Amino acid sequence: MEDRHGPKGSRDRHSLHGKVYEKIREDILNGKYEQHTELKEAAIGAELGVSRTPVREALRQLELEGLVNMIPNRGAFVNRITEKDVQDIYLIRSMLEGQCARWATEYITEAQLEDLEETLCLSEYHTKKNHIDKLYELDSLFHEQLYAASNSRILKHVLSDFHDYVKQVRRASIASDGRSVKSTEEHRAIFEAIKARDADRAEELAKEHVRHTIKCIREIVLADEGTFHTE
Amino acid sequence: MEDRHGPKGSRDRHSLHGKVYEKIREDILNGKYEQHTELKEAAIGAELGVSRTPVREALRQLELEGLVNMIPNRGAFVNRITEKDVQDIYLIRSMLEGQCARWATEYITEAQLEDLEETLCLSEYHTKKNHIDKLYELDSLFHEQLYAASNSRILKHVLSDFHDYVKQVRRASIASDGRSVKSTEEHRAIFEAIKARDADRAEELAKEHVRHTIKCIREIVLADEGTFHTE
DNA sequence: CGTTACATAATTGTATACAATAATACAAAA
DNA sequence: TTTTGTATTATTGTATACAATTATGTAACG
Repeated sequence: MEDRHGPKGSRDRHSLHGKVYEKIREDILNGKYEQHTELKEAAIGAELGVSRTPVREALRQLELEGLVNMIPNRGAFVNRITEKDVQDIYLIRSMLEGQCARWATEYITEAQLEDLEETLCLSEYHTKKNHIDKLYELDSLFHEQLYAASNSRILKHVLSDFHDYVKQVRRASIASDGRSVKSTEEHRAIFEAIKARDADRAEELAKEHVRHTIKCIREIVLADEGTFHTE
Repeated sequence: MEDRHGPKGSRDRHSLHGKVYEKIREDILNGKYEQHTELKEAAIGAELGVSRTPVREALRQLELEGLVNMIPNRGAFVNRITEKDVQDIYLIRSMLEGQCARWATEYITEAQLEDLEETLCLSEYHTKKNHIDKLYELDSLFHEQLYAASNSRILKHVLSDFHDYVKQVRRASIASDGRSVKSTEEHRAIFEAIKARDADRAEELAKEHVRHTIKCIREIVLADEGTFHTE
């Protein structure tokens, strides 16, 4: 229920195929599968109480977006988002989120501005209360709202997917000390720039926002490596 | 057979589902369908001599990439690439192709360099001969080879799709007077920068290359509007 | 002991069957 | 004529059945 604002969030949750797709996708993105885990149609169908047909449709979609590798007559295998993927995504996002903010400045409607401000207001409230889960949700929502405001289905499509793909890292980032405060402040600044119709500033702030997140993540990863991996 | 270098070019052409996917995708991207054309599973299956099952799998994939709109219990409808989509894609590409060239400079192997040079050599030959179809193929190949050299499956995925989505415009661009010569020269320049391991220059040249294509397309569109549309 | 051959089982690929939903046609009523 | 209710048809959603391919186990053979 957490991701009701995600890109595929409002997708046909009502069809069996949709449920299977969501389930497997979330499980992959949440790291519940090891890399190259085989996804057997019958097993998944049995677990979720559906036949192979909707499972196959879901697997085909996951294959298209690269989260699953399907080898003809052999099977479907999990293809997780790697560390390098995350790095690549963030670097690409630093460019695309900038462009998104620029376009949003041009196209955003009054209604969308108010929706954004409401999200922001809530974010500021939950930042004070340090409600991490809520903040993660609101961070997702803020960015999704920006994507929608860009008025570019192409950009929105790419950024929404990327946003999903790095969800684990985003969670860690928001939970890390002090980042949520900074992040919310940056969101506020981006919003103000867009509201003031300052496209250059909005773009630069959005890019900076992603860069700061990258920096935050780098530190987390380094700390983690020191803690766990000793190879 | 034209697109054997495309992103989905080497995909499971052998499975029925794969053939259906390729067929419908190409038909949509080549403009053979009107916007919002309904794609009935039974009809497509009958036409291609397959059952509804592989057709549905194909439609689900097309839905995921946004080329088809599926309304629950209603049907599947064509969602073409619009003029705005093309503009958005080119602007995004001008950033991403730059980054791609940068990464390629870092990661490209000697073998890949040689493959690129061979493509370039062929391009230069067919430019002299003015073989438009061949040049289109080689342009696709050159860019695909760059995507592969970037060593980023994330970037490659996005750029390959975008490259497909604007294929009609790319065709027109290459066919337009003088553009193929310029384009091949720009490819050569990008290649030389990468070979010289000059990432800054490679990035700038790749960005410029896309920007020049944009300019070329703008002129074509303007000419077209003057010729046909009088609204 | 390792290797190959073959039978068996497991799994995917595709087709068909059935169920659920939506579109259509047509008749009855206002 | 317009509207509404209903039967019919068409279409999608899902399950199942069958075919094709691949994995597995085992016995014969070197």
